[in-house]
Amino acid sequence: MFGFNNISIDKKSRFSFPAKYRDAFINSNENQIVITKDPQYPALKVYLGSEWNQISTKLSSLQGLDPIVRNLQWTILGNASVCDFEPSGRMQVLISADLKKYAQIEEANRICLIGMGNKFEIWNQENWEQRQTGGSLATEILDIVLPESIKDMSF
Amino acid sequence: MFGFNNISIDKKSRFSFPAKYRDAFINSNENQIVITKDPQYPALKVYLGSEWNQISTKLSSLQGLDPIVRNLQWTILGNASVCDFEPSGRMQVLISADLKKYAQIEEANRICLIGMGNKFEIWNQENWEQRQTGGSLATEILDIVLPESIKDMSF
DNA sequence: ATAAAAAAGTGTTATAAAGTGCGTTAAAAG
DNA sequence: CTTTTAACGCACTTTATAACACTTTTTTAT
Repeated sequence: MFGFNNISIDKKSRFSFPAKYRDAFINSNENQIVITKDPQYPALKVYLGSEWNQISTKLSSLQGLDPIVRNLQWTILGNASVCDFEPSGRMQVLISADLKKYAQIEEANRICLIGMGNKFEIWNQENWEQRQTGGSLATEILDIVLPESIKDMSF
Repeated sequence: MFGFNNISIDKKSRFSFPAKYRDAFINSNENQIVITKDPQYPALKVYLGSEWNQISTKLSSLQGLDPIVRNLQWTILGNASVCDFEPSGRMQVLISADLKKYAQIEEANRICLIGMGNKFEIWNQENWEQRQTGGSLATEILDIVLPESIKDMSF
């Protein structure tokens, strides 16, 4: 599941996955989608249910006394929104007002949905373009020094 | 699969691979083609499905907290377009509007398809000629310092 | 506490745009 | 001259999106 998609988001804050991903969803037997905050950028991460189970299990088992770990737990686990998902249907997903705000897509009627293999990212179009052309974003967090416990994790 | 080809691209943004490559496609049992952005030049990379699986698996497993790695993941994975492909048929492939724009072939009705062995490149004709005669291109990215993790990868 | 009103969420349909398949013609190769 | 390949055009199919209607939940006022 790869590639860039500029898609619409309706008045009720729903978007549909492009039809080209349907077979992949059906084959991997997904019936849940999880949306949460990206810990570094003003963007959202979209996980398949199975992938989310692994990541969330691992992340929640880590020692929360490390402040960076604790922050990641808050950001990723504490903002996750689990949606029922029908691969054979319209593949529609609702984005909460909080998450829209975080990704700066409150007003937008289009978003960028970027397929990164086993997950997707959702970006505000201007932010995405600026990021791709080497610009930096006001809210991005670059100076994280990762504790050993999460160096082998990828979110 | 080598060599230079100047081929047409139709109104619906499709091109066909030259017939001389048919046997090679059939022999390597390919039924997918992946097109994505070249990370350095305003050009496109065209991978065979099997080759793409290796590259994408490896690239997505790298630690995305390194900004150069993250950018490569965005560029290569986040812009990949996977196309079903029938070597015994017309060997036609669609290029998305985004990729056409990146390679500066939005208006063109001909493109340059260059066979590089196990992959192809797609160029705007003027860019290709300028590059071959030693000229530089406005948008090319020359100053990347690669992190260790990707020094052994070739895209 | 209850009823009314507003907001949020879900589902359906219609239509324009995008993508696909295939036959025909033109050009090139043998 | 015959065969193969490339390019074009057209018809059909699928997809994306906006508009609308309905249901559920939340808020407000009495």
